[in-house]
Amino acid sequence: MANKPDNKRKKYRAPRGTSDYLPKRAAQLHYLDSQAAEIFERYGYRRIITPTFEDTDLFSRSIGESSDIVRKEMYTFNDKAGRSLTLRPEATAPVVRAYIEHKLHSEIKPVKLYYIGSMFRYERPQAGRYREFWQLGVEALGSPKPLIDAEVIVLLVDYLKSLALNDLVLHIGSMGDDKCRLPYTKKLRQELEPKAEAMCPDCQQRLKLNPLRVFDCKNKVCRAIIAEAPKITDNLCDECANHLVQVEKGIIGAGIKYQLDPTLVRGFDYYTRTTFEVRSPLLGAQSALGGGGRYDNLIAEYGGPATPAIGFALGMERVLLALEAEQVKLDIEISPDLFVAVVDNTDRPEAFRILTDLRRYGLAAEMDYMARSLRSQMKLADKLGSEFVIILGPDELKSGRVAIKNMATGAERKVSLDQIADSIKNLKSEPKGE
RNA sequence: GUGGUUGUAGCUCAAUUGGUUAGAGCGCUGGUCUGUGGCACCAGAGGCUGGGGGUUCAAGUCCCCUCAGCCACCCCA
Repeated sequence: MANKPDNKRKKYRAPRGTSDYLPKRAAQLHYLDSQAAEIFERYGYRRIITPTFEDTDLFSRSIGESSDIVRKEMYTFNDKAGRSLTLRPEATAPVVRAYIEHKLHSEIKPVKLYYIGSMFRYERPQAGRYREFWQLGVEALGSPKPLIDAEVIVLLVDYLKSLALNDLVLHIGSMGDDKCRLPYTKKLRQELEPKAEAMCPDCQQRLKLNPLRVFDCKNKVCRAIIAEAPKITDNLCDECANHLVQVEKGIIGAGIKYQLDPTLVRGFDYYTRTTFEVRSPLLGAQSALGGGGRYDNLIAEYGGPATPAIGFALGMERVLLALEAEQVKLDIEISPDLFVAVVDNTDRPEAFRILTDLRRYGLAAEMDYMARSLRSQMKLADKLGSEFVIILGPDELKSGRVAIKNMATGAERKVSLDQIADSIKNLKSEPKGE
């Protein structure tokens, strides 16, 4: 870390895996948010905001010590009092913490919450995977019934469809519960251990740490072996099997297509029963737009009252990538209603007064602050996409009547200065001729 | 964390076997049009070729290191 005696200034860049959301992209993100707010609230979910960082062990306990997120991807730091804190890698644990801390179990159940925020994982970045990324998600706490699973899944799909995304594949699976998962895991391990030597090093590791993950492997040899292995969906206890059937019925009733996926394994240890994931086939390696599942034991494990729950999280950047891949244009450009142009530089203060009145009246209005010629002001108004331009010159200011030009048609009409705002509003409500 | 690949104006890309002041289109600013936009034409601004070191008479071109993006693995949103 030798400091060079340089006279050049260091060029600062956004840290690896992070990015600036310039106005265009920020507007897209905001659109995803406002659209989500509308639909999620229609489904009865209310927004919750939790801190960006939490006690480190909140995450290590919930996500699972064996997961990569806990083992190597957390942004962990000590504060000045020596507390170990971690930038949240996901939001379910914080929401559950808040649920318990504020005794939300005393509210009407299920307690339905949604959140938006940036999450942090120290991973090697690539398209669709960043170190700081935005998630949108919901949690429904309190109901063990399969119909709430269906609601959460339908909500996820409906939201994505509302953005005009079409190329989506919904995968549904089950992780079983305490009764059936452990016996199944044992069975799977027994089945695979004799063949372990033929499998890839990753899978050998998985067999020890978390056997279910072998289903994620992309290695050909492993896949062949795994194809023969028992599937969890064939080894569920009666209750879990029935739960899964009921969830499927709910989804079918909502008219949503899905794929039953016995190999769907989700990364967090806290999942029980229903798991699901929505993928875009257009996206490459990071194809999961959103996913989630049921977590019936997590709240009790944190010392809260036994509370079944289910939720999903959705990656906003991935949604943006999918929209791009499907060539969906988010038409969210903002443009002024009118532009105030001046002929003489000396009239700019007067123009500014009029501009401010118009803005206070509720119109989106702009003027030039670069001392441009009238001609250049017109060009600027055009580029900004302004619907109307009013031109203030010596004549207009003397007579008190200004020209209002419709930029689409080129038509101009004279209006008295104190009626500009009303005139614009009237003109805007006129049907537009093509 | 592993392997691969790329890095030239704001953006998309050029630059003969290493060879003089690194170009184009789009965008930006202004003008032709001195009180009127879109089109056209003209002009201008804008680069220590991601950063550092090395080889060479000479490096955007070759070598090493580093940073960053991308592709895949791992994992996940």
